[in-house]
Amino acid sequence: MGPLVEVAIKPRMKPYPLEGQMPQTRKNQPSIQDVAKLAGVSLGTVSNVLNYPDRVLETTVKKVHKAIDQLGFVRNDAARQLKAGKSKALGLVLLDSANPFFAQLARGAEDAAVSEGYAFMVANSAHEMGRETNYLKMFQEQRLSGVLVTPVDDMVENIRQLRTTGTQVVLVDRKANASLCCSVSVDDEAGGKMAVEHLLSQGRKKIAFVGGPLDIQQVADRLAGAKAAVRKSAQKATLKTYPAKAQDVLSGRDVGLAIAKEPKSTRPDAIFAANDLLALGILQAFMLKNKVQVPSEIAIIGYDDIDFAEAAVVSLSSIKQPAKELGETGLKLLLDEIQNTATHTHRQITFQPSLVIRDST
Amino acid sequence: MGPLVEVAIKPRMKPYPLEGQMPQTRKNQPSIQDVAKLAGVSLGTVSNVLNYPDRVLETTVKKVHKAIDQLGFVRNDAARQLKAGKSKALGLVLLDSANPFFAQLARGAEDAAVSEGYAFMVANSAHEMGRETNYLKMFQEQRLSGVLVTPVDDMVENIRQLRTTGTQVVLVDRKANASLCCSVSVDDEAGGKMAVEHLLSQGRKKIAFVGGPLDIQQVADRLAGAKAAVRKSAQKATLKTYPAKAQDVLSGRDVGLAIAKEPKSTRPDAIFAANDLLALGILQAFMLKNKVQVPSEIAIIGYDDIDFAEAAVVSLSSIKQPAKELGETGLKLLLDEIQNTATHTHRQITFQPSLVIRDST
DNA sequence: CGACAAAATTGAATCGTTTCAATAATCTAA
DNA sequence: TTAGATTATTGAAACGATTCAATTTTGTCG
Repeated sequence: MGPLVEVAIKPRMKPYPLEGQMPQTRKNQPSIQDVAKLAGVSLGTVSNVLNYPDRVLETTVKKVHKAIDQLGFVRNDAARQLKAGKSKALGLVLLDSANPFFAQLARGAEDAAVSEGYAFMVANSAHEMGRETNYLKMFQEQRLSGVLVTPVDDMVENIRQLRTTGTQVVLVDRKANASLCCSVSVDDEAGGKMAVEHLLSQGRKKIAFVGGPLDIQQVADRLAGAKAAVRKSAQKATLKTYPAKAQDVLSGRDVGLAIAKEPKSTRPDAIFAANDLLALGILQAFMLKNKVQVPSEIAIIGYDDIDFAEAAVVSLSSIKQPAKELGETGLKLLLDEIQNTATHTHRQITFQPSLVIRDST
Repeated sequence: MGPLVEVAIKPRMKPYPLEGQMPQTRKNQPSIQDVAKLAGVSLGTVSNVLNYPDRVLETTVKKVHKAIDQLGFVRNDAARQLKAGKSKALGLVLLDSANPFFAQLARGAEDAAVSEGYAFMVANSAHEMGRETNYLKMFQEQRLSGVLVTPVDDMVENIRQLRTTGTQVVLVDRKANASLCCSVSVDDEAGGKMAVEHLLSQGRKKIAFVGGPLDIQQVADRLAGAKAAVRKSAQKATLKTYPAKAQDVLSGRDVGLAIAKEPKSTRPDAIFAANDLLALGILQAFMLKNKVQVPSEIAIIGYDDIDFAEAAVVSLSSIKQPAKELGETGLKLLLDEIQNTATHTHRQITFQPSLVIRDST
């Protein structure tokens, strides 16, 4: 007898886990092939039934659909995309999904995308560059046809990068360089000016600007507009900036509490908040123990005119931005760039904001 | 000379458009093959660098990365998914993305998903079954590992369908049948009871329930709770239902205007609104010309305790739901089902709501 | 009925990854 | 120095759809 050879199955030390990770991966999911076999046609015909049914005989269509139902076949989008090289989907990266202004904007874009037959996905950068980059990369790996971005940073590099795979980009709520890409924005400087001019016209002198980090472009622009208004005014008005940690109700409340504590003689008599969330937070702080009367002691104006501004303790004056239109228009520009890439030229559309006066001023 | 054969290129009447639609489809995008060639290694090695770098020699890793940068290679997720059979992504279908309660819920789920290394996509059914179905189908075609759903309908059929491709489902903000799937919800009946008991304890007798279509489960449950509270009360209290067109501020305003018009003798002295948006709308209507005093003439309590409830004209009492936790917990259940499919058993987690008393009651 | 055109169907080739058995290169210890 | 173990690399096969040139079937008209 020959030598006894022991054959042992040597296990890999580190198995390739990508498939292993997903335990119950149904490897027996029906494919177009299975449908074809069951229906007694070729796989090309099944594909045609799915994509170009009018090229296939009525009776064949029926046979195929019957087989599809019987097997519970669901088209695998990955395979389809792989062949197509692109996915018929669009994306949106939002600065802050918890802010109703952005939620409205998203809704406008989504409706437009869906009505054009595109899938639409929303991601939230939460003002963090890292998250923005990650989501854009993810969208690019998925070869989305295009993305709308309310950018955290200047996007120059991101846009170049996205273009390499043919993923088009449109900036929303931020004006782009004409040569760079399309954009839809609102004139924030005009809005800021409008807000402060309104406060000045009410006879206020000591204006406070409450705004998140100044490296947020929108905040900087609104501040610039505010400064311009003060500078231009005949009266001897002053502008003081109160930085807020973030652009939300909580941060507004903090700033509001701080302002309420200041001696009446030195504290501002009017506040321009960089957005309505901050303004509502300030309002809450002022109301907390009825410390500060609005608008008699201090007037407040916000920005965005979200639905809740009207229902506030003291209904909130605000600078209205056309949120839904921003999203809708951005999406239209994006589609033009995708569908007519050859003839497309970049456009920068700027909406004008408008003043909404309520009880807080 | 032979016969002159005229060869004409006969154009297809209807070209296969899937690729044609996308004009500039960069067919010359670098693939893993190109990277391999440039780096002077095999394509398997490039794949390993991308997925299992510690199996590859340090120097090789560097060579490959250099080639990747040089070519601007971006991994094609469609191909990867096709091979893997599943995508490492999770989805969420929301009832109403414009409602801050759902926005919070989404944020909780998103954060949890991202921290576990999953991509996350949000879709908005806007209470429409058609949209819900479409998005679920899209998610299924993309072979997402799992989806969270705040369902429009009963989902029984949808869940069965999603399971066929191994896409797991967890219901959020709606209790599931124990045998059906996991769910995370809030006890809406308890919440409704809590709200009305509070109103009764303030001596109110003529309670109104304002709520969207009754086929919304949450609305129905809250109403049931309200009815129970009235029935149980010793006092002679009544409950009248005012249907609202939708669950938003605008619909609330409509109902509010209608109620304000009723003669004081017969109109309700307290309102329980099925959510805060409705309550805020009602409040707006009452304030419009100072027609109705809140709470002296009519008390109002809402549901959800969104951030804006506190900053309302009259700060709004509400039934607080743990929105973020709902999303977070739902996602954890989903992940357990995905990762431990074998040992997993469906669980129904129910949170208890809590009463937040403010000025409106 | 026959000849030709139009319509319907076929199936091999392709997209860009990951996997894994096979092979090559390197290290270890006597 | 070398057998044997370990580590690194290779590249064909597979995933499941779409495309399109080629083939078959059906329809039209003299």
